[in-house]
Amino acid sequence: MPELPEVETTVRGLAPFLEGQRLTAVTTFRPDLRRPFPVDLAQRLTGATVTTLSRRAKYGIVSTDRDDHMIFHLGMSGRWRTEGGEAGKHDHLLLETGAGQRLFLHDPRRFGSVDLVSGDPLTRFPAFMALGPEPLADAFDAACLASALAGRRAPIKAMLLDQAIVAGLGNIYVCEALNMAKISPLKPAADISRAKLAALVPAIKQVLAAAIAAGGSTLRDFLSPEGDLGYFAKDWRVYGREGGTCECGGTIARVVQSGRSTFHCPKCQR
DNA sequence: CGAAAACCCTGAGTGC
DNA sequence: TGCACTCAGGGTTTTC
Repeated sequence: MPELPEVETTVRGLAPFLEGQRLTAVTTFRPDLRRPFPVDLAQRLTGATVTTLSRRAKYGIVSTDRDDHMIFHLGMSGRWRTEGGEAGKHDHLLLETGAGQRLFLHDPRRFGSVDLVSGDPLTRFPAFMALGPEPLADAFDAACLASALAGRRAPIKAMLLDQAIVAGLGNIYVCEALNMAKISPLKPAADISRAKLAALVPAIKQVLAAAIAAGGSTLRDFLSPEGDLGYFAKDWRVYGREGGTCECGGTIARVVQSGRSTFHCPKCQR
């Protein structure tokens, strides 16, 4: 389940393989993922040199010296892998570099996507225009969050999953941050006190930063023994721990909100 | 308009 | 062993 930290880890992991490298071949093994690959993807990328790897929300960006930017989303099950020279089941895209590196985009559920934009992707990629602030940026603070949540009656859990409110959180880190900040996921967003919001913002930043740090340390050189880039295991505070014990001593509960599991502690999250 | 539900997809897990 | 079924969920679209 790649959320912001997994994508950040993936981008950092891909960087040494791609930055400064010429793309000698770009191959697709099917016409689409969630949506069609750009028809001219291979033609525009082949022969280009990768300049930088970056991230916006849950999207990774591979920029080239032709001012073309390949934007990938890992969806639910996407990852990049380096092991094995040949394409296997669920490998959908292959990047080959001048150094002889082969990088496969592997995505069994195909919820991911690959797009290509010319010019600054932050202003040229439609999906980026609707995104809220990066949660780790200084601009994301209590005032910013309070303003975005003003008047919103939906549960705070749903609001934090809305990428227009804050960009990059998924189900896991929303559950974790709300537990850390002792806020009920069921509470209408606009009803949360300013003091609680002031606690929520650093909780979000801390949960994400810790996960990125764990990714970096768990995946030595960001490459797992299986050759996967960007995945790591972690012990969660509440996620996936229904019936377990919260830090406060309470019992962790699971409820379903908008068809999605929410894990929380009814005792300390109010 | 906001909010909830449907949809896409396949592997893992469960019960019989 | 195998089959039917449920669940996981990010983002987009549809419905209420």
